[in-house]
Amino acid sequence: MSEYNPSEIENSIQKLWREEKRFVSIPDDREKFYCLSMFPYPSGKLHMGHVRNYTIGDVISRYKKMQGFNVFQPMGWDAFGLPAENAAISNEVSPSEWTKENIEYMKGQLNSLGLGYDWSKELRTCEPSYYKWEQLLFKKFHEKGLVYKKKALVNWDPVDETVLANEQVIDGKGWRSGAQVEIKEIDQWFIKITDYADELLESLDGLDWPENVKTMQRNWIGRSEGAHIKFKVENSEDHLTIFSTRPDTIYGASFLAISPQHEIAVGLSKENIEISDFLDRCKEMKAAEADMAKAEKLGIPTGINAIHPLTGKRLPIWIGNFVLLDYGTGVVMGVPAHDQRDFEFASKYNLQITQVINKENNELPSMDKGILFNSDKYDGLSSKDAISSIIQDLKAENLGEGLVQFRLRDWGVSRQRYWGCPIPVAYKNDEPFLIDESELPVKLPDLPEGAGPIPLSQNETFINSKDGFKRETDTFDTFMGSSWYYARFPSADNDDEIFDENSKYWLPVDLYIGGIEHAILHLLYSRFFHKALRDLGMVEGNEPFKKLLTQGMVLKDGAKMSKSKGNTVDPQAYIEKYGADTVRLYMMFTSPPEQSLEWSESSVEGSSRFLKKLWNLISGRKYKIINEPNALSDPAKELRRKAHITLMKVKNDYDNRYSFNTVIAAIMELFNSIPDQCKSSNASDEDLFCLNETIIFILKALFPIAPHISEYLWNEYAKDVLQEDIDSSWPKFDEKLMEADSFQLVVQINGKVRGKIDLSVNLTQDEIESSAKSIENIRDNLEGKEIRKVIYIKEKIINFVI
RNA sequence: GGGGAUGUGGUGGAACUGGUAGACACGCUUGGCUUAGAACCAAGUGCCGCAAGGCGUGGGGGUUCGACUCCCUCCAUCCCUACCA
Repeated sequence: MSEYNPSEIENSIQKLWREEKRFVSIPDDREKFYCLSMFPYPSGKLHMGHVRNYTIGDVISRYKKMQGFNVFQPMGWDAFGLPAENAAISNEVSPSEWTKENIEYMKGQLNSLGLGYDWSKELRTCEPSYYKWEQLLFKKFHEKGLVYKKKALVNWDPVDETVLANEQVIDGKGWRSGAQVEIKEIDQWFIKITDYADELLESLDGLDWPENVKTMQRNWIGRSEGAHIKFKVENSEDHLTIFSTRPDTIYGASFLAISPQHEIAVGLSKENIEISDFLDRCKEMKAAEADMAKAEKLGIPTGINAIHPLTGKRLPIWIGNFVLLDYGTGVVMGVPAHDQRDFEFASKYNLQITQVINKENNELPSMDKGILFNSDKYDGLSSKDAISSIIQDLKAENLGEGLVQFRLRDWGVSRQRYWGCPIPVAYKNDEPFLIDESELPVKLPDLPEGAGPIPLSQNETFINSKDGFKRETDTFDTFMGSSWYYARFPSADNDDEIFDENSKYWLPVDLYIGGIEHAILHLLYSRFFHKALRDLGMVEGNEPFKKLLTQGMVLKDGAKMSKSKGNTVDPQAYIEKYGADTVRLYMMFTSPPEQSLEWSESSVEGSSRFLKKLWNLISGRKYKIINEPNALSDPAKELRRKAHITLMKVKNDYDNRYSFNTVIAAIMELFNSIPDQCKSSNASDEDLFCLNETIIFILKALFPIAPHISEYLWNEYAKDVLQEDIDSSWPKFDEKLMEADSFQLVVQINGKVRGKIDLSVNLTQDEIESSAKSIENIRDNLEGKEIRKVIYIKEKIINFVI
């Protein structure tokens, strides 16, 4: 017997997989299983979160293959993004060089972990062979009316004269220049995700996703029913339209508040210096989003009044820094008695507070619905009835209507960055034209040798296109690249078609695995893309990801591992020291996939220890063919029982729970329970038969998690005898073998454990009851007491209630 | 402010459908092996108590013969999001 040498076995097994092209998947008659893990951003090297994510995906893929599925598990790179530009500046390499080097290194790491990817379908979002299709999709979305241009706000660094991403704004200042960031309004491209708001919400119901993720998406989409209500502006023909979810509180309205960006506010600022100052202050605050939570609600009166549509009373119109222009109508009716924010605002500026709901309640503000008062002819109605009759009455006067409002907003996809996919548009006389399909891709120009990444807007040769056209210089949000890659993977090696027969065969993704932090944006964008692609006739089905598994974070000392906290652990050192199998086993053993995982050095040691023990038992042994014996010794029989019970439990945990930690615990327990007489060199054939079976079960059950050692030992031990590869099948358990002759009965008095007794399974309930009563401690406790009730749970518990 | 989660030994966690709380592992203690250490092997290890026994799943309350599990309430921690009318 040799010593367990992980790097040697792992190299030889990985070589075998490469030579066999083990993980190249092609359509066939088996049921398909498309297992996708969220592709990484090539930041340099893998972090522990990647290791965890990809191990989970690989475990499930390998298990599914053993269950007879045709499995497809691809991998690629979310390769555009800001870090490449930053690295380019500090390391003086081009973003493209930097990205490519990182990909090569990280790919090596993924392979050293033994992850079974079909590299023949690898894709990189930064390559023209990928993004030309992205540009085509944008064009098709445009033809469908899903794309438009409008002005939107960006963070502007006045010193560096550049647009900043949100994460580049620190405390309202540019991260590099330290200058106060300004808000600038520029033209940007938007995608009408809101066209699909209803469907994105409704089709969540049928998805096999974690409830918490579905809830988060529902809340993000934020459907709310309410009404538009028109308020006449005093001494004017104009109206202001507000949106409210509580028309029943309209008699409590004591002011209107408009957004600082509302046209009336902007108009007034031109003549009124105070208002103009106020708007400037609001702009400064917009930059420092993090502070906004604590920010005070501020307002300034416009001096204009509105007329209440039902009472005819005059209400002052204020400008409020808390009113958003792009939600609802940019105008709010202030009902201080029944809205927290309005209450604070009214208290601060001494505006009237009129209660109109639930007379007997005197704690304000109160958001509860209830019975109206102070509301004229609607007095006594419930909120629900009042809402419908008020809307009805307003509608009759053409002063309002009920409608549904979504919180979800359209998706701004323009980024003023170099390292991204160029937006395929050119302008003539400021008129945008989508680039013709035959001219795609619009390639991202290379940077001059040694130059930093300059935005396309400063690249004259790129801008000036033929026939006097000027190119769009913005690039796409990187979420664009990651929103449809799942559909491209099966066709990644096809340069002529975006989605070919392979995509049709493999889609939808059967299981998608990734971090919970993507629960909203990425998943929502992908779901939107799938629906839009469906409506373009390019994919089938309504949803891209049938099932979703969200993994928890990897923590160190109770906090998320991150570069900024300086508590990262480099997986590479552990792969080299202990081997991939140990790292994988540790990752899967330490906590279930959905929970956070606390990294602990010493526990890694424990995983390695188990693999060594496994090696020491099996290495050098050979499977011996023995006919199923008629009779077994008690220890061998017990081992066999345990082996079959374990196999059933393990299968259930793999299939229904993804709780690999309990899979491993059960395997360890089975391993620890192998009696010495079965392991000894002079074991009988009967004992060896049970040992054989147990080893087969353990290797098969462990293979998805620690594939190298399992396959290596399998090949030594059983492959030639059984004529079978380890990953080609899954053993069957026999429920008959799980039956036991006796069981342990727990005896309780009033629900407290007072004794235990081993009993034969063949006893009647009366016999069980009297056996229980015969236990000394039970007899003493029951002495002279009246038993009021006996509860018996079969082969588990008997409880005497006295 | 809104939303989502979590809380069990010294530690990571188990208990899947309301039925023996602490499986499995780490750590620790003791012993063996060793010149010594590492590794390995054996035994022990929730807390209090010499013991009998009592207590124990964030706190308090409730339902139940029986609660980590269900209900109410409070507290703490983490994540996401940012004034959504």
